[in-house]
Amino acid sequence: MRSARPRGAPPRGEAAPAGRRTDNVTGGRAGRRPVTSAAELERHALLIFEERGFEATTVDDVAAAAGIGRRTFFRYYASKNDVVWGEFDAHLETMRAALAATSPDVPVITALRRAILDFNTYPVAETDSHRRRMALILRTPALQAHSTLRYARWRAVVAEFVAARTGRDEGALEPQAVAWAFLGVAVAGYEEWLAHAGAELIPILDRALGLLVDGLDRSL
Amino acid sequence: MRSARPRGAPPRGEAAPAGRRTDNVTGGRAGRRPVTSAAELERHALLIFEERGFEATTVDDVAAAAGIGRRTFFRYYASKNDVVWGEFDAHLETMRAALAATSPDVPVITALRRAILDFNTYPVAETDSHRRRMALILRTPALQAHSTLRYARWRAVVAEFVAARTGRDEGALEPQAVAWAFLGVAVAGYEEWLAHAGAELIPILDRALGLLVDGLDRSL
DNA sequence: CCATCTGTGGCACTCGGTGTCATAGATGGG
DNA sequence: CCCATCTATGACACCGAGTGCCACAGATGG
Repeated sequence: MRSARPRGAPPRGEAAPAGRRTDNVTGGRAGRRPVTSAAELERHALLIFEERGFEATTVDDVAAAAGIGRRTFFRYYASKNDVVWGEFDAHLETMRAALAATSPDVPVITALRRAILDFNTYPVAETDSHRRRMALILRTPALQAHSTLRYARWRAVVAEFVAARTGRDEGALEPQAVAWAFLGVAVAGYEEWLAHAGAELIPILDRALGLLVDGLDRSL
Repeated sequence: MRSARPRGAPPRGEAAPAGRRTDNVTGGRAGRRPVTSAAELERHALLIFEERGFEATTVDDVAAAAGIGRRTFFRYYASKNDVVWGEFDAHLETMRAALAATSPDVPVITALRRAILDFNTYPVAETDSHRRRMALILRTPALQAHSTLRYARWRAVVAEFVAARTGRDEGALEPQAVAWAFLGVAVAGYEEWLAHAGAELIPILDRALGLLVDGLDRSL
């Protein structure tokens, strides 16, 4: 089932109140105010994606549900794929900062292990939505593929830290290999989490990271 | 610069000789003979991709260069992305078989290390083309993304072996984590290889795999 | 009232990918 | 030699993601 509405049909917003001269919503900035927000758009999108499936949902559908035009959708998100990633980039900056602020006394591997667990620690209230979001990403081929590009930024953060701490170039084999390896076991941890209904993410992730830290040979 | 030719314009083949009744090219099978081959198509495609860039090349361009119709292109390859992977799947089956045939005396990690090095050992005559192919894959965002789906099959082979050897389920955390980790360091190895002009792949890969095998802590 | 600024969305276009169908070209058999 | 049959080709029409362009909406301060 596809959107019946043709490309340029009339969308309809929730008719937000828009009295003249400042609803003091604007920060004093000139220009028309955005009709929606990235977060609001994401909310609508995730609902439809879960309901109909990612592939079966068109950008038209999402835009219509959010009451905006298709063209406008692409001003909030560069692609349909990008909608599902939420605050990832901002969140990643937090991890970068945390790593940078780590005491040099803490071993590299330990620091990474902690940082990664922190990065993946969400308020309990968000557990369910986090789980649903990750299920979408990890089980939709198009999103799996796209995720590589997001993961690359994550790996860059890890590699940067390893490079700084071991006096190597960020592009060198060791930092990159470590970043790849940590990414890998973390994703494997996520898959394990998703495969088991009531499971807790953090212990699983810790176990996955432990496989690396303790050495694969000793873990098998 | 894009292909100027509209969707359905006339392509032109090399006018292959086609005498009636068997050029004994056919294996006795009925039906029209294919006008080209996947390998031939790949050859044309890689040339254009390297010349103009992957993104800037349209499927029309490739089809035209190969003297076939656009529609026919998609009968040889399911997508533009798939063209660059050559014999990957067949090659992967070789690795699966090699792993399956490994003596139980060889430790899991050692067996994997050997299998992965074998998998990535190419005849010297192909070194250059292999390098160019991998550069294309690892440096083109669209192909980076798509590669995830190929790597998934690779990981499945590794995980299957680990699972069989350690008596675990293939989907369990350990086999999946090991597969992910090995994939990661291997890709890091490839990136290192590509970053250094005259470098040899196998020693670099071996070094990358060694980081995992010896334990990351001891390697930093 | 107006100049200015930002956001919106309609439109047309490109390109990857797919379903359908007529046709080309090979086969073996009568 | 013609024909039934089989496979491959390619034209065509269509869908959906993504983009450039541009007129217009709606907020601002002067």
